[in-house]
Amino acid sequence: MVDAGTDETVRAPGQRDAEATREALMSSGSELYAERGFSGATVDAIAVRARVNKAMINYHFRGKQGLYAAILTRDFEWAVTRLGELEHEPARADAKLARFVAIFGELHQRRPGLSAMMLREAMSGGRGLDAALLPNMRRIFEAVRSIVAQGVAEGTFREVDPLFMHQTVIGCLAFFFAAKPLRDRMIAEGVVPVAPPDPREFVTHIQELLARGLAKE
Amino acid sequence: MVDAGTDETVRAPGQRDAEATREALMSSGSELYAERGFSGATVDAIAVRARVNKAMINYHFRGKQGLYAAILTRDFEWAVTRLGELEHEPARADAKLARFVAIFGELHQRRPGLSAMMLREAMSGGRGLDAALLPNMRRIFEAVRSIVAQGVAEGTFREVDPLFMHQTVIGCLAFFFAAKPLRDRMIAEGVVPVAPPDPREFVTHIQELLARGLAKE
DNA sequence: TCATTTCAATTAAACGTTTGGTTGATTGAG
DNA sequence: CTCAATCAACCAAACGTTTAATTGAAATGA
Repeated sequence: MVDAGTDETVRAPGQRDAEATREALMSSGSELYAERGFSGATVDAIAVRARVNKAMINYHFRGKQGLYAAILTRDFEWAVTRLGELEHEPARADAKLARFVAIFGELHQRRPGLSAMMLREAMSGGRGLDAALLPNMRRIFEAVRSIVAQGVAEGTFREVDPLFMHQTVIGCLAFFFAAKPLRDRMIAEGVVPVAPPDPREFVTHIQELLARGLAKE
Repeated sequence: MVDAGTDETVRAPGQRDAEATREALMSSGSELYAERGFSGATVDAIAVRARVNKAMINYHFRGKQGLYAAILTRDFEWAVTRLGELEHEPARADAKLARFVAIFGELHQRRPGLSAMMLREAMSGGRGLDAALLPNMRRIFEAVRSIVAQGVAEGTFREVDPLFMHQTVIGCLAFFFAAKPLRDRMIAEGVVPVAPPDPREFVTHIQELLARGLAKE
């Protein structure tokens, strides 16, 4: 299926495909919600970018808020599933931590808008978050906490605050992907004299930094 | 809680103090811009929280956008000034990096709304940023780049990508402070079984993590 | 096969609400 | 008195949502 979240296909006018319409709306919606925030993204702009009539947002998602929630729950589902797999694998703590970082890196690459939407939710106290999503956030914290505990027990990690580690890892990664618009602009305008970075290399960078930063001696 | 950076003084009705009005608006504005974003924060809400008539926003700041810009430039000024002091101090790279982290930690504690406003700007590509602010962003990057270069030259740092370090440090810190609303909520609701963290301890945590993560061998 | 029925999908227009900004009167300090 | 500061009321524009009408394709039936 191709289509990493975006359906670029232009439909011939008059043609109908409900699934394609929903997909186009979720894709353009996640782009605009990420870039401009919930209230900054107008339903008109979302519909125009999706090449769809704006009434379709209400028809398919029961309104602007419904589209927002649909995007968020879909993408969270994916992340928590992958995280569940990790939890039951037998591996050393340092390997698990690297995998954890890789999973979130992959998530943000697969769903380009998610990092910014997550950040905006974090800043607003989760005002637009479905209450059913909160337990998932606990799972993510629990994953970090258990990895850190395992590493300390194994004698490979120094003792660190699990909450701080959680905030550090999630924060670093989310920021890097969410800040892409400003970073790209500053690079393009020559404000910062570097080349556009490869996201996969950043993931590696974080993995190394954490491995060394947590190692006992 | 005493109000973090805000003028909580309630003026007797009918009393006039232009400076206090401006201050109250910038304070309540930065809170609401941080929490809800530029378009999510209504001028009515800002005025109500500042206990001021909403026409005062236009009178003192030429509108909603003017208030936003005034807050951002004021707080950036402070940060860049402190950063300039650091640059000319003679010290080892690891000490300078720790100072850099401390300065941003202090900045975010002094101006609680700034981290979230910065993050939102980063996500939107700096759409609401005064063009005069961009050079300042270069300065911040340059500070990190020169510290890293110095450390490598001194033989105390391993070789790392300066852009990645910049994004890591700024990202970690900004996220931690900006995500306070959701973190506090999850702690209060018992979703995450920990105590509310001390920001200063998080700054120390990042300092240690970076020192160990960058050390050569 | 082909006309007819049916209904999900789509559209343009309209609606009611919210928004940022303005105005003209009013207040109070110097 | 004078003028900066403040206020309630107002306005036009923008917004999300609703509505009524239309379309196209699949189902139905002879």
